[in-house]
Amino acid sequence: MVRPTVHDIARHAGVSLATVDRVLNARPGVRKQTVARVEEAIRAIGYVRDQGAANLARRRVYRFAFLLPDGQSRFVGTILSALEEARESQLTDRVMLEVCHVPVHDPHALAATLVALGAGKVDGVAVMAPESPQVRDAVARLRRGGTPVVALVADQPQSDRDHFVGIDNDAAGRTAARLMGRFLPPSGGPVLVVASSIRARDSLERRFGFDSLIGTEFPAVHCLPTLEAHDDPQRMAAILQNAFAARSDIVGVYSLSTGNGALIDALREKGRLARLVVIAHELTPLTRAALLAGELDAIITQNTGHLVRSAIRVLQARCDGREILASQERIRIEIILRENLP
Amino acid sequence: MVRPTVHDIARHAGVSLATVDRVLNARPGVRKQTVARVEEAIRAIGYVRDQGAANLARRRVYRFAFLLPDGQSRFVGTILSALEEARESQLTDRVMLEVCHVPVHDPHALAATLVALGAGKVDGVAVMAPESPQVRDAVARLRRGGTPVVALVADQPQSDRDHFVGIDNDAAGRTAARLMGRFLPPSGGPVLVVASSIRARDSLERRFGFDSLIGTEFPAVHCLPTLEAHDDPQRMAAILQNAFAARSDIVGVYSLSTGNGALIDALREKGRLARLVVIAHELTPLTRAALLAGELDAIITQNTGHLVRSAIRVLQARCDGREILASQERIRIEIILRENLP
DNA sequence: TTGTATGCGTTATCAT
DNA sequence: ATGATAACGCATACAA
Repeated sequence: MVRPTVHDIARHAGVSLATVDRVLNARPGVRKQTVARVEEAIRAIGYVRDQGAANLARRRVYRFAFLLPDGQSRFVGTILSALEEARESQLTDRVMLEVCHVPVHDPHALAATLVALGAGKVDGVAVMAPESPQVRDAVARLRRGGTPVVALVADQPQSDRDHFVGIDNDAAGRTAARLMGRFLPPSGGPVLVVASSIRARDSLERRFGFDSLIGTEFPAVHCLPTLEAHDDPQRMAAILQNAFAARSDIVGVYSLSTGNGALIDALREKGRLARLVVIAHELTPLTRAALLAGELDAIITQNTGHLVRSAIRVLQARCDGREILASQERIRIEIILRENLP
Repeated sequence: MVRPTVHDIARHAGVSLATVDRVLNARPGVRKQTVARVEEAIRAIGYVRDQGAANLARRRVYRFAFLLPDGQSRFVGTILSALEEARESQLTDRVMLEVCHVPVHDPHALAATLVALGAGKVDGVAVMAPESPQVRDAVARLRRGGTPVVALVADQPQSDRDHFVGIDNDAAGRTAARLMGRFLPPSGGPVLVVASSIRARDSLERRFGFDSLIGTEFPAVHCLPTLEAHDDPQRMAAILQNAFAARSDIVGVYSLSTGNGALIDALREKGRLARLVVIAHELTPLTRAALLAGELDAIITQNTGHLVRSAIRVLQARCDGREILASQERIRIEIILRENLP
C-alpha cells in the first residue's frame, strides 16, 4: 500500500541509511559486495525514490537558461510570455529561469554564450538557434561537461543534444500543402512561397514538405520559387510587387517563416487578399488578428506554452536521471482556423 | 534569494511554528490579533508554501476517481490508455487513480455512484456523463461535502462543478463546418449529419455550431436533418441506405459523435467514400486508420492525454486550495489531417 | 490560546 | 568502509 523507503532498503540489506544513500547516488566508498546487497534489496522491494523529498533534503534548485534569438520577432515574443507564465506555475517551484538573447546570425557569439553557461553556471540549457558547426561543438562541450541541452523549435541534428522540443517541419510543410491544395479550387494555379531566409534548416524542411505533397497530390497547383524578404518590410513589398507583376494569376501564398506582418500589409495594400488562399506559420497577436479579419485562411503552429513547459520538464528529468513521458512531450502540429482559435 | 519558510514567519511575527501552521491552515484556536500579526508577516516576507514539503509531512495521497461511461467506445478507450500512461508519470507520484465504469443512460446509477464516492472515499472526482438532474444533484452533494468535482469531455453546466475539462463543442462544430465548406467544391450540395444520439448536449452544440456557420458562410451547402444510429451498426447501415436512396447528390458527411466505425464501414460498402468529404470527431485507432486510408478527410479532436492530465492537475489544485494555470488547462480543438497525425 | 518536540523520505556531515 | 545523526520545510500530537 505505502511506498517502500530508504529505511526499508537499509533494513532489508542489513546496512545503514548512509550506505543505502551512497549506492543510490553512486557515491564511492562502498564495497562491491555491499553495493550488490543493497541493489538486490532495492529490486526486491521495488523501491522508487521520492524525488520531492530528495529535492527537499538537497535544497535542490534547477537553474535553466533559455537561449533565444534577439530582435523583435513576434514568435519569440510568445515564447517569452510563455516563460513568464511558467514562472508562476507549480512546475517552476524549484526552477529558476534565465533568458539569454543572442544575435541569430552570429554563430560565434552563440557558441560563446553556450560555453560560458557550461561552467556550472546553470543546470540545463534550452537553445533556439539555427544549426551551425560552432553551435554544434558548443553543445557537445556542454554535454560533455554534464549539462543537459535541449534544442528548441529548431533542431540541432548533428549535435548530441539530449532532446528536440519542437515539431517535424517537413510534416508541417506537408500539412500546409494539404490545406492549400484543398482550399484552392480544383483548377489550381501558381502559389507564392515566401520566407525570411531559406538558409534556415526549418524553412528548408517546410518548403520541401510543402513541395513534395503539392507535387504528388495537387498537380494543378504550381509552386513558385521561394522569395526571401530577410525580415525587411520594404523588401517584402518590393518582392511581392514584382511577383504579382510577373504573374497575375497567382492563387495562393504560403509564408513559411517569420515576417508575416510585412506580408499581410503588402497583400492588403494590393487589395489581393480576398481572392487568395493565404497560409502562414506561428500564432502570434499579428497572425491571430489577420485570421480573425479573414486575411489569413489558416495558421500552422505549435503551442509555445507547451514548448517551454516541455523543455523545462525534459531538462529536469535529465538532471534527475529520470525518463520522460514521451507522449506528453510530443509537440503537435496545430492547425488553427478562425473557429478554433484559442 | 532563498524562499522564506514557516520559521521566517514565526520569527517575524514573534510566535511559534504551531501558531503559524494554525493560521496557514485556517485552524481554530488562535486569537484574532495573533492571526492578523501572522498574516501580516506572511504578506511582508512574501511567503509561499512549499506544497511538496507539506505533502511529505502530511503523507498526503490524492485519491481521484474517474467516472467513465461503460461500453466499448473507442474514445473512452483512448481515455483509459491516457489514464494508464498517467499512472507511470511523475504527475501521479502521490495520486491514486480509480476508474468507475457506469451505464451511460442510467442517471440514477450514475448519481448513486457519485454519492457513494462522496463519503470520504476519494479526494476528487472527474465525471464524464450526459447532463441530467440526478447527476447535477449528486455533483452538488459532493461539492457540499468538500469533494472537488470536474466535468470531463461533457460539461455539467447547471451543476456547480469546479471546472470543465473539455472543449467548446459549439466551436468544434463551427470548425468542422469551416473545413467542410472549404473542402467542398463551390457548387456545394447536401451534407449528411449523423450522430449516435442527438439528445446529448455536446451533440446538440456541435450540430448547432455546424449549422450556423454553414448557414452564414456557405449558402450553397445544405445540411440535412440529423440521423441517429444509437451506436447500432445495423441501424447505421440502414439509415445511410435510406439517406442515399432519397438523395443521390449528397456531397459530404459530418459525424458528430461516436459510431465512426459503423459509419465508415457502411460508406465503404456503398463505394461512396472517394467522392464524399467526410469529417468526424475524436482520434481513435479506428479514425486514425480511416484518415490514413483517405476515407476520412479530417478529424476534429481533443488530446486525451492532455484531458486526463489536466483533470488530475485541476483536482489536485482544488485539494490544495491553489489556483490553476488557465492557459495550461485550456483544452484545444485540434484539427487532424493525414499530415499532422501524431 | 500558544509552544515544544517529533516525524515525513531523503541527503549529507560528521564520527567510528 | 560504514554508521549515527542532524537537517530540509512543513504538519501535528501533546504539553503548558
